[in-house]
Amino acid sequence: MEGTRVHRVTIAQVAARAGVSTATVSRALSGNRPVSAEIRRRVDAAARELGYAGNTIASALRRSRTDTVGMVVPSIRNPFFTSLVESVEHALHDQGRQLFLCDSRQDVAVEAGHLRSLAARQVDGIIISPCHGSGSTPAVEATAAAIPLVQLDRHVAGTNTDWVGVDDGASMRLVLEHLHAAGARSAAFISSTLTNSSTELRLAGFRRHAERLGMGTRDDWILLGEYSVEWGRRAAETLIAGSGLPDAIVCADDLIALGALRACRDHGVAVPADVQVTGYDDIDFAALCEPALTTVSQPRDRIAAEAVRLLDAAAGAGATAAHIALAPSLVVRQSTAPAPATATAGARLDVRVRAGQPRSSRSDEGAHQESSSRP
Amino acid sequence: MEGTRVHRVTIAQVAARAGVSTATVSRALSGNRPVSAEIRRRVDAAARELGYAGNTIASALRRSRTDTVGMVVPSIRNPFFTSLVESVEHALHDQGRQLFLCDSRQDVAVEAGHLRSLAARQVDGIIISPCHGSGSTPAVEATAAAIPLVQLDRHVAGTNTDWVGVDDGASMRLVLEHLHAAGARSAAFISSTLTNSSTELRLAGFRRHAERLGMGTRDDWILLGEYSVEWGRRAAETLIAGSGLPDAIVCADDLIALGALRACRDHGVAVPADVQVTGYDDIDFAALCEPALTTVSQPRDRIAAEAVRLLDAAAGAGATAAHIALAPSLVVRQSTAPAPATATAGARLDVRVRAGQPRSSRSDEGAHQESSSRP
DNA sequence: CTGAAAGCGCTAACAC
DNA sequence: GTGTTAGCGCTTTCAG
Repeated sequence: MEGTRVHRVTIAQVAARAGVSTATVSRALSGNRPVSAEIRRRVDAAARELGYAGNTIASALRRSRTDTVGMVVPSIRNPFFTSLVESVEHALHDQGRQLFLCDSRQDVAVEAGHLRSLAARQVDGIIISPCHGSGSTPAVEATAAAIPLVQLDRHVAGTNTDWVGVDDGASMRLVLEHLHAAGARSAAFISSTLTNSSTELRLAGFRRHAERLGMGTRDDWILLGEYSVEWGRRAAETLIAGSGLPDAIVCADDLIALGALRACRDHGVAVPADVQVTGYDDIDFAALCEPALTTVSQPRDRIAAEAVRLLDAAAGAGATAAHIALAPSLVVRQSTAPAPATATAGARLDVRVRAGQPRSSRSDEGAHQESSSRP
Repeated sequence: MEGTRVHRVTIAQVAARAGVSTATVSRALSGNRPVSAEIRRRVDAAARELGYAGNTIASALRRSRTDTVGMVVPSIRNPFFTSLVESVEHALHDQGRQLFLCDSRQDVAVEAGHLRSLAARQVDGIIISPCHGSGSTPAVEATAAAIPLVQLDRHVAGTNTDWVGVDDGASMRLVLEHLHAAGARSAAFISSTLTNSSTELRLAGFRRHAERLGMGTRDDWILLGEYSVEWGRRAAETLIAGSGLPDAIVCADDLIALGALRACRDHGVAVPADVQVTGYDDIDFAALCEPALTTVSQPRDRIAAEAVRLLDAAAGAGATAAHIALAPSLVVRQSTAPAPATATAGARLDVRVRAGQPRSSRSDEGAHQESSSRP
């Protein structure tokens, strides 16, 4: 309609029209301080008539607060991070804040650039899933010194920032106990190279619980590549081509597991009859593939909510950081044999197993252990 | 390390340290105006020593330019929009701009709120895939009057803003000609209810080309619900339960197609032997499902690039808007029978068919028709 | 090439 | 409750 782009209307024009001062307009519109009903009416009317839209930039400069949060993820397109982004966006929206989304593309330099930009933009906080366990450290550390920052899912070595994620050790316990109950006595593990914390913790958990349950593993059954379908396929093919197949293939994320399922199908290996397969993350397609994937589900909305909460809590932070490890749960589908006890649970229905209370003093044996040093 | 959050360092402190004026510091750091080498050195050193980080907010207020763009999508989690977001983020990153990501959650009111916020934040432009063909009109229209705005993929009725997407008519031509060549003589269509432009155009294209090719359709073979796996499954079950199955099921997006594939598998209907199935969007999982899905691929990076380009072009816009319909291509996989000509193309390799030049005067018969009224 | 100074639009003291 | 005023940190005329 309006062909020409009109100059933005300012608070001063509204003030003039309403016959009050700019301060009064600010107060009336923001609702921060009391204003007489009569004046509020006049200001509202004037604002509406002029099509006043406000200028958050000016407001932000004055208040030194932008009501924005930056989020940096290794790959927007990885369905797990997509879900996390969605959850964070929703949590922020509920608070009237907006989200700067940054994709670091698994590149430490890109990531560092994003962190710098976000800091310069005066975001109120940053939520990051760092792309590398050590390479990301300098940038994360420098940024955290200036701005509230919480790490999500993964965290870098040598920093002391807030973190929220899932208890990877407990996840591995759920997975391996389930496989063991389903009859598996040996297992392989396909993951990414150990460039970040959760990848390391998942492998450590796999090793410990496999040993504890007496499930056999072999060095050449630990395959480390990257979080992708293609790697999962290649790694599983390596297993299939090797000497002897394990009873189960435990994958460090669902993409890898999907690749493994494909390799099995392509090579006539029956899942779960010949080999059981598990994933991690419970992405949407885990329920859709054939066979549907048994996988670890992370409480994404809670992770996001905690992260957002920590951002604000961090304002008055001391030296200690909060580490919040939430309880994972296991979603049992058709890629694993059902345990005897749950065998009657119905054909296509997902069976959900939740991590219980801590069973030992090892920090990652029990789930939902929140070692928060701050309220 | 640094336990306390230090007050941000300003240009004035850098100026003091370097022994120059703030104006000079600004010029040296931004590189906008020439500065003597000696002074540049001193300023750079001072900035580095103090850890100067800049304040984009202050800069933005002064320059009335934020180097940010807002993007609003109906659902972040829909893999097609996720891809679009990724492409846009990358395109913006190349320009040194950052992205506000907003999820309208298919809700016109939420969407309108996002548009208002973005406008108040003084974003340089907005890229939106409106959630409703008519319900979104007022907000889109009002926003476009104040800020460069381009619609992506879908567009609302009654506005005159820039738009970039794919030629839906051409897509349907590719799909139906392929199915026809593969022997299909009748087809059903599963889509979302007609609440937006591209949904309407896909149905119109389906109808026209089916008729042109002499492929049979029936009223109860046109099933309209929503873009989801679940709807695709239910709709396909309705078809299977009905009297007589069509030779092909054409789906308006890949999620629907995945649901349809599942329904077929669950009911013992062989794909593509009993019925051929096609999708739309070429999401990642289209290549992974069983059978892999023949689908329409949209040039997402180009769509994003054009959108970003239009945002800037729009600055000097007149009354007319650009409508850019890019050429889709068809990715042929295992959910359709190969056409005789391409039957030798190899087992698992995807075959790609690109929309050619316009073949008739109908605007959507030929693809890659760019009716841009602006350079 | 450099400095002084105005001011982007808004909010928070501070008066009244 | 309301007005006056200073100033957030930066960029940009305008002089020199």
